Amino acid sequence: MDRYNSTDIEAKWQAKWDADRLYDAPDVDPRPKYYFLTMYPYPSGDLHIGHWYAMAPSDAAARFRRMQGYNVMFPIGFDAFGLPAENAAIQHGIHPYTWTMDNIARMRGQLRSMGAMWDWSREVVTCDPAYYVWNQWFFLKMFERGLAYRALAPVDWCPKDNTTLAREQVVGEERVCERCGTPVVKKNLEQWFLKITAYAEELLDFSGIDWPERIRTLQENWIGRSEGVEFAMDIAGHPGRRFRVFTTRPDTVYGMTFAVLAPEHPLVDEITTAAHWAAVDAYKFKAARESDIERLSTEKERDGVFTGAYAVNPMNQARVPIYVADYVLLTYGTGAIMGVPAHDTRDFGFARRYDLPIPVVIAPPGWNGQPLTAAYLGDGTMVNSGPFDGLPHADGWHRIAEAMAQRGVGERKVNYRLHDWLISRQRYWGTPIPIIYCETCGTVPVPYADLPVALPMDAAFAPTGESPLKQHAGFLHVRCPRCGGERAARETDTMDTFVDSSWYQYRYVSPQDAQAPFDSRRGHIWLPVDQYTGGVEHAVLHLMYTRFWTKVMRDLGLVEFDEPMRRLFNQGVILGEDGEKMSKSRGNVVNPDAYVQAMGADTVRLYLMFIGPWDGGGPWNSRGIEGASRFLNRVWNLVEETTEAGSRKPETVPWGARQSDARRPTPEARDFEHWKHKTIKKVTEDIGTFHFNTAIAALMEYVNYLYRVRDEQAGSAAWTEAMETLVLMLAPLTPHLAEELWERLGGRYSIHTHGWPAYDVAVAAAPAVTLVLQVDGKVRDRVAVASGISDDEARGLALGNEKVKQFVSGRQVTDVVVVSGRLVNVVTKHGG
RNA sequence: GCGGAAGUGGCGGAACUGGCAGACGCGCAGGCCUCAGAAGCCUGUGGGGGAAACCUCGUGGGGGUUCAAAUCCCUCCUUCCGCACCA
Repeated sequence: MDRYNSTDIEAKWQAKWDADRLYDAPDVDPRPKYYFLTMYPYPSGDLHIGHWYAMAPSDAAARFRRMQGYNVMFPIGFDAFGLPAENAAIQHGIHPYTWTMDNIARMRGQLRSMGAMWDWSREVVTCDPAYYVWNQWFFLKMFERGLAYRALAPVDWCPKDNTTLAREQVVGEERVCERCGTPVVKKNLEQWFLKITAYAEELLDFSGIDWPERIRTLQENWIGRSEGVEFAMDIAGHPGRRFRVFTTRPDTVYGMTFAVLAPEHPLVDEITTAAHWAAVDAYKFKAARESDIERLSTEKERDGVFTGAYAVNPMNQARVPIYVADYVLLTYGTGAIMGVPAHDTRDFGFARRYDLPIPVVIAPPGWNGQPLTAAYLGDGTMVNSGPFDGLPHADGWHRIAEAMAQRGVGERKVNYRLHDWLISRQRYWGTPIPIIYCETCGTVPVPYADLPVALPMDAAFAPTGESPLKQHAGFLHVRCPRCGGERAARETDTMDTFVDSSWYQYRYVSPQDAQAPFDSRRGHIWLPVDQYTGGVEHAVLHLMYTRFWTKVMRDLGLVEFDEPMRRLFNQGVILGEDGEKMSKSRGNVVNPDAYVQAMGADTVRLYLMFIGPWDGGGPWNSRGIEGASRFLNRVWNLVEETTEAGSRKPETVPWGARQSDARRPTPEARDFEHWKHKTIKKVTEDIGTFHFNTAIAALMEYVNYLYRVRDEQAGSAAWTEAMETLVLMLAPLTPHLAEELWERLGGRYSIHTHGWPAYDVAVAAAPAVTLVLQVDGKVRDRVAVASGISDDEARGLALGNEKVKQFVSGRQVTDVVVVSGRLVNVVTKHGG
């Protein structure tokens, strides 16, 4: 008998699968299609255990679908643009292209060692001009439709990475760069934006896709829809000048005792009176200098300065002072608010500080006119609100909104927190934005015929805070494609790499296509993605952008669906053995390659899936993986020793003789079949729902059972069938081991083209059940009964049971609850 | 502050729709095998009591609903995650 040698087996089968192109997904095939996608990796140069944790279970699920009869496409590629390549280049003098391509070469090898069923013929590498030309193509399409625009705006700038960032890339309370953790600063810059806000409402609709609640909530919160009213206020002494405010509480408008403009609001300079110039200027200067951390701190007391100007409440013509305060943000709503201290916490604090009146306009239940000690935000009746007095505030909300609309001062409005997607990056290693600035013609898109705008290989990409391409004369200077004039220059910013990943799933359909981002005929076959897997860290980044991109593609007529991925599953994070996040500085990084060498890829795969629920992640345990290894050895030995050429007799097995027959009841053939079917049922259901850990537990139980009955069963036809079934069920999880054992069992190559084993529900159901007998909810006995037992029989059995009688004695039976085929609970009353 | 998720043995975790808590694995203990070790195999393993049969307590704390609660409701505590002056 051979021992299990993972190294030899894995090398052997990986080479054969590759040579046979076993996993290439044919475009034309009678089977139903299944597009299984896992997030493509960034080519950092090293495939770490986190990649394994994301990819190995995905592969198992994809293989499982394939065995179930689907034509599965499971593609792979590389997210090849981005800062690490450029930073490595700056530090080590290697060109980003070389660095990236070397890393990709290394990672291909590591990825192959996993034994996944990737279709390498569809590989996509995003830094290839044949790929990013379509980024530029999409950009031009969006530009034509007004979905890509350039604007001067206060944007987030990372001083370490020397580039602007999208709002989604600024994270945490400290507002740091998502990449490097450096606190960002605000800058006013002309930048390119994609108009994702045009799809805000649609992005809130998740109907028709099966995505985790968590992701939906995160996106909903990020989009931040709020309904309210936007209305205009006149400025006293400035005829015809007005500013608009947004409020979600129009019902409180009669309680307004001041108004506030954001310090950057364009009207501030115009309305500030001479007496207040100095104070306002100083305040604006301070607000501009303060970092976002200070400005947004909740600890900080809200402050502001009076402008000397007054606004007029359109509902009652009351004059209220206009302040400038930095708790009002230019980037949300209109950059101006009405101040209603009685019914808004922030306004309350502000009014307290500046001794502004705090009139109550929504009376809390039982309120008798006493001053408030805090803003009242709950339900109430309207008071001090002119013709609206006495209304419940919810009714007043609508009545005032209508009144404003009738008078032409305001209208209902929906506001979103979501901002347009800033895609300009002042870095080298990315897709050039295909725009030319001409002194005569202005902003001119590069003609489609001139695409791609190729990234020059000889740029000096040291980080200066300016786009490296600006220093590249050959790239920068260009004739205007419209007027032919020479006084024109290219846009030198490159695109955010999240542009690349927004549509890469489409490119896999026809990665070599030179006519279109993807071939529409093949797109009809494969799209959309049926199952997507990846980390939750992309909830409001990639996973929102790609939904946006798909909706744009739909509006461009490229696809006919609204959502890129039907189902999404987020796996958890694998932690170091100390339960902490893996990091080099902590020294708790697990190297998968070492474990692959020592125990085999199949063992690593199995252990990662067994560790716990896939969406939970959890700490790596170097002892735990030995359990997985032990199990695979047990499987190997079981199959090898009991089936080899059909010649082995059970008695020649060393430990068979040692087992005590007395404690082991001879199993019936029926029981043997039952075990097989119930295991298939469990494993089928669990792999289908990504519950790999319990699927593997069921397989372990089955193997334990098979060891128990091997002496009686080995050698029979049923036994051989059980071995085959076991190996088939392992095929998605441990593909090499399964292929090898399949061959040794005499199965036809390849097991991975074999169908998934079927089960019979009736056989899977237990032939005998344990009936639990309770008295007053406490278990007093368990009896084995036939599974079809009637409730009456069960009741009789319980009442006649000795243990039950013993606990019932001296009490009066008041009720007997029967749960069919499971449990009888005899309920008694004390006394008597 | 707002929103979300979660608290089960020494550890990772199981438990269908409310119906035997702790499957499976790790670890640990005892045993077999061995000159010895490794590996492998067998048995045991939530706490307390008991020689044992068995009894009893037990799913973060407290309360409730129910014949029956890890599961449902209320409340409190803790942890993790996200957002955070969003008008």
